[in-house]
Amino acid sequence: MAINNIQALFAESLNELELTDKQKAVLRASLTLFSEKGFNNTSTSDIAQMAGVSEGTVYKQFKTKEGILAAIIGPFIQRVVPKAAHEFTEAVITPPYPDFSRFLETVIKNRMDFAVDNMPQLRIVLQEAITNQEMLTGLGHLLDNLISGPLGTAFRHYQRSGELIKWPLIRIARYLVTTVMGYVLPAALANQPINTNQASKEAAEFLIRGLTP
Amino acid sequence: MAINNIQALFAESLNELELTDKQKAVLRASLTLFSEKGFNNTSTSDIAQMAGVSEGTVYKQFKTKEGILAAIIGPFIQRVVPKAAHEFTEAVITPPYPDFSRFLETVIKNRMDFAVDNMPQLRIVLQEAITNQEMLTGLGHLLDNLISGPLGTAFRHYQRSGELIKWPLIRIARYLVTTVMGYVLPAALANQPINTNQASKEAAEFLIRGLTP
Amino acid sequence: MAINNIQALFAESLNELELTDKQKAVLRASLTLFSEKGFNNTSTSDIAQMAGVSEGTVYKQFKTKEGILAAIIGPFIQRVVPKAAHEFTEAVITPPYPDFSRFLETVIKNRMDFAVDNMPQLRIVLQEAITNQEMLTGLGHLLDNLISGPLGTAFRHYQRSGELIKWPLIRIARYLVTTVMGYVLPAALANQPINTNQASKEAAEFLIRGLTP
Amino acid sequence: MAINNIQALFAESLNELELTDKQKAVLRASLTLFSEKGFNNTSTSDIAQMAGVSEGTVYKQFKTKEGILAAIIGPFIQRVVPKAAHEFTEAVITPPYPDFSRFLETVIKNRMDFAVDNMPQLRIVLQEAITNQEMLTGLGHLLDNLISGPLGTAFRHYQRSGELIKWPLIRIARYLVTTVMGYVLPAALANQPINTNQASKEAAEFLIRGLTP
DNA sequence: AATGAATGAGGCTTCATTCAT
DNA sequence: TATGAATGAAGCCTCATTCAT
Repeated sequence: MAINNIQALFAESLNELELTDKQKAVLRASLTLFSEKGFNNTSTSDIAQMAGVSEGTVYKQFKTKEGILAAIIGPFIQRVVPKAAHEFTEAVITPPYPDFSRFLETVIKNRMDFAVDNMPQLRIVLQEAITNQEMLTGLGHLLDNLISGPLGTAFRHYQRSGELIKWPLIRIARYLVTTVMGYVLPAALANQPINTNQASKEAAEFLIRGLTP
Repeated sequence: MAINNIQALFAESLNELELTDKQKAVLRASLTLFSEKGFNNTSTSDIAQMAGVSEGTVYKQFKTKEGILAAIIGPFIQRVVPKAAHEFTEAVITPPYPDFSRFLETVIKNRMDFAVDNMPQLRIVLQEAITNQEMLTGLGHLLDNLISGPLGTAFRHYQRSGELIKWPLIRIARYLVTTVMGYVLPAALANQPINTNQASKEAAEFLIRGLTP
Repeated sequence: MAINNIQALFAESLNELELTDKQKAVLRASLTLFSEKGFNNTSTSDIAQMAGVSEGTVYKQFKTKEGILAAIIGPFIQRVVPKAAHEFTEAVITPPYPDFSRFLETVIKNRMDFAVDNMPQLRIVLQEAITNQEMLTGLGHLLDNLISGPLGTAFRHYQRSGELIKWPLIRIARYLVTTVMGYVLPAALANQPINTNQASKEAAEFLIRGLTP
Repeated sequence: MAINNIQALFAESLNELELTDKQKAVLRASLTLFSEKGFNNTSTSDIAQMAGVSEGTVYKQFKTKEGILAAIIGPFIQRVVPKAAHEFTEAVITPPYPDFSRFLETVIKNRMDFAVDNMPQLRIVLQEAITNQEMLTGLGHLLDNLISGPLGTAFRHYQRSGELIKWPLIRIARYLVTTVMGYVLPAALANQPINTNQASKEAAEFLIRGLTP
């Protein structure tokens, strides 16, 4: 089964960093607090307190407060997303999907579940993307990666079979991402749950209409 | 001619507050700085410096730093958006649009221009919406207002004429907003210009496909 | 009368910096504490307390702790010493000194008085010179300035008149400085007074013997 | 052969303390770091890192950071200098020196070599002497020891033979120390080498002139 | 109304030191 | 003996806010 939870992947990277339990607690607390109050509104003393740790411990592994942010977001941007893309490819592309409609629905469901499973990280990335140019650039590359990777292959496949309109892939991807975000972001911001089953069906229905020749 | 620029509306509210030139300069500087660096990363000393004003002056009219934020965002949320909605109604609904397609394209162009004209405010609202629940709630009401207002009337009109699919209005509005945001947000975040003429045509084309029965 | 007290010159530079009374108090307290306990062993809270000022005030004018050090030492290195050299030139060179012996004695007395009047600064410079390469370089230039300036002129004059041995000026200056330091440094380190009248006579007597052809 | 290197003597005292190799490494690293960056600017973590040792090990033998300083400087002040004085006596006084001039030159060369061989310790002592009263007192006693010891005997010998001026020994010693320091200190501070052969000749030449009746 | 010096709480970070393993 | 994670006090510095002029 595909790993579809950034916390799971995250845990791996933490083990690679050889973090102690307390240092993991620091990351956990930071994830929660950054997500809820924002990076700037979270003090290192807040983190230490929630992690049940001294403030010195916060700095033993992560040399600066930004270092903690990087340890949370880095895997998300650099490793998890590509890896997730890989998993998503296997799970989604490999089986012989009967048609574009089922393909789309599956992809959307997959990404919505991913988003729902990693809302804290999503919220942090959203916050930082607004003022952090570096992160913004990273996000920009994600779309490119999607298109130049297996998703692009699938899109071209369905274009040839006449099931997908012959617009530039970047435009198609934009509507796909955009529509998914239209369901995910409000939930992420309001910290509310989504029924990804229904949401993905709705989104797919709309996209099929808009993207079928 | 319809006012389609928040700065213009903004100027009115400033006059109503009887702000001196220096105090207006404070708001202008705050708008720029909050938008570029974020509220938390902007110090009142930064503001005073960019406004060419003493630090004391910053606090003469706006009792706290958050007061400045409110003076910038308040009009955006409480007055400008509804008013803009009103303007938009007049400009868009009143004339007899030949069909849903032209209507949609006009609406989208109108809102995109609005967004482009007010990117700084948009960026600020985006930032704050993530951690500020109050603002989030305000944003949530906007969609309701759109639907219960003249836009809802128009939607129902085109549904009756068979040009618009008979989904719940909230769902239709979601796709409309979402698709427009798909063009506006990346530009807002990266501080890049958009060709709203082309973008609105593209977006309308897609939405028409997706929303026509 | 020549200004022979760095605090006096210092006061000038402070006025030029338009320091408030409290900020001057910060410098005064820093001078005392740096001199007594060393730069590293003095905390900004120590300074604030001794100056009767909040810690924020310490940073209003001097952006960093090192900035305070620079404000104390800068004038010493950059302005006071050259200026003192000038004063010393006027006071010492201009009058027709009967012989090298009286000249030397006067120069030595002058510099010893200067050192005694500015022991705190001297102590600070000594401390910093050990680990601060920049300061060391500055000190190195002082000797050059002495020789290339009026003191060198005087030395050459007495060499021509046959009263001063024809060693390279740098070597002569070395012994002069060294011998004066031999009286001044122990006093500076131990914070003890010197009788500059007797000390300068003794030092001159020894130097005359060593430097007369 | 006389031991003229504090590191050699130092090694002895370390052996007496029954230090392990790692603990010796701690002392070696501390010597280097204290000398280069100063005691206050060296952290125990710096020491551990340079010594290739854990932070805990730093504290196994030397209970505090000051304990390390004491272990470095103590021998210098309490044991090494007197012992060096003894060595110096044997090496210098015992042979029948033809005259005061050769005697002086030899003494000076000897002490300059000693200083050059132990510059790190010298730098540390200089630093600490400024703020550490105890160390200052210790240094003060050194001059007394020189005079009351074999150097005083030699001085009195040459005074009786009419080769050395009949000033108080303390005054003569002052000029001797001072002149040597005039060569050694600049080199120590700038971390530059000296040609002790030439320097001692120059210094002796000057002192002979100044101290011969 | 405007100034800007002053405040002091609080933020990030370092570091000497301890202790369980 | 050696380790290194953990501590927490203290250091430097920032900043929103106040107030006398």
